Amino acid sequence: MRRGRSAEGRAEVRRDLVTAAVDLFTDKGYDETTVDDIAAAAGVGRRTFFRYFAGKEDAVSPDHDLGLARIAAVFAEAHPTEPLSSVVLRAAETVFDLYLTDVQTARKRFALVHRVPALRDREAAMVHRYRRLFTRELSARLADVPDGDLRAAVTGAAVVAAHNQALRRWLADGATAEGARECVTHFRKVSGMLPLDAPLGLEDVTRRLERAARNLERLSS
Amino acid sequence: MRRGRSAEGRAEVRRDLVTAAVDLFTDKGYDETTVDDIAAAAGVGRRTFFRYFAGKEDAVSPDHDLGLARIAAVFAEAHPTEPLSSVVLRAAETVFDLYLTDVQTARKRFALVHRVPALRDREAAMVHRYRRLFTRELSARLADVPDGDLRAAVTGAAVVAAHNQALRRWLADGATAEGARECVTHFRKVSGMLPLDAPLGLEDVTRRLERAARNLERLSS
DNA sequence: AGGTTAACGGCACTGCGTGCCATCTCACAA
DNA sequence: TTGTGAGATGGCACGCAGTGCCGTTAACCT
Repeated sequence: MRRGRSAEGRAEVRRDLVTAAVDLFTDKGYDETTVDDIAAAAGVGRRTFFRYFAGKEDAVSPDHDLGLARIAAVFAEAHPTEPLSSVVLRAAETVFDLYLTDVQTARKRFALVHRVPALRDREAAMVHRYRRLFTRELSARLADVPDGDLRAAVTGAAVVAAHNQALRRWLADGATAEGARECVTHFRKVSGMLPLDAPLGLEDVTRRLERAARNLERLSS
Repeated sequence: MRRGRSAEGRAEVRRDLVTAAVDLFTDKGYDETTVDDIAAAAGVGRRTFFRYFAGKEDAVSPDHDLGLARIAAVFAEAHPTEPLSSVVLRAAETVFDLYLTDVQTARKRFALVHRVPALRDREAAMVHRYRRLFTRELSARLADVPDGDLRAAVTGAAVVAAHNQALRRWLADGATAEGARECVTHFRKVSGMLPLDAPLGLEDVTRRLERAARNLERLSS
């Protein structure tokens, strides 16, 4: 074979497969494109395709694992005294960069995902994972707040929904480079809609302060 | 054949297929169960299975179309002057009955859906449809409110998330009959977390009143 | 009784996803 | 330089999902 164990070779094959899949799906349709077509267009065997992607649907939007990792990193490295709404906003905004850079690719993927039912469902499953990650991290940090699990679920869903809505609006408005800043600004308006610190009693505040102090102590040890 | 065009016969076959699928999935596993097994256990041919369900995953939880129809009906029949938060709550609560009645079935489905990845993704796609329906209905009713689309997206996601969180909590707490009332009560707490009427200026209020008057006039004609 | 309609079952076909194995290339060591 | 092990590949074959097609059968209608 022409490639050994080179990591650059793997990334190159992966990119070729993604572009071939997106082009073929856009050109002749999703159902009319077989995995053999994608592999042949990328110059590899059919068996190799399934070594890079778990299924035909995964050839589009292969960056979701990176987005999930970034969110988890923001939560893991956040200072214990930083307000939750700030952490949540920062975590969600790290995902924007995955879309706002390759504008052409983002537009093609968006059109594909929202035309093909199989890709729509796949995207929904991915959004579900984002929501679950947010909810889990928030739930752990709202353990001693009344209805913490409910607030975590609502906040996670709200943040993910606002993120997708801002992205959708940006794409519908032409996906310009200067629109990217306004996209993030628009998304940040969600911070006023989150049920995080609004109706807390005095004892809740003291509990949260004590918890923050414990976290701070644990972190500095 | 033993069944003609009888509607009762169709519903009976459908129930047999669902119970056979759930039992087989629970017993020998999802991947280890073929559609042939389900059809044979229900006493019908393999081809007939695909006349009742679009795929193997749809044999579990076949009531989602009914839930979507109920939500759409609540929105369609709501009085134009009813507050949006009230309509949203009522719409979501109509879906609870789909789960709170058959407790045993709900428990089995829950365990299955959250164990099998394919069924999890299918459920996520269904939740996505619920969220889209809520968001669409809300977006049309928040057209003349600042950031109406964002509020609609956040509210739809929050309501669906709270619904699922309440249902999950109820199932985790044993899924008792008396717990059903508390499940709905718990869900209703989401009404205080929705960005619907909170920060509205005077001109927004007058706009909404004018819109309600227009809707009322259109409805009475 | 004869015709119509709708559901069913069987058959064959395409394509996805996977296990298995032989082959090739690169890296590293003797 | 040559051998060796590990990673990557491609081909082959298999099971199964989903679909189109068609003959058959049972219920309904006139």
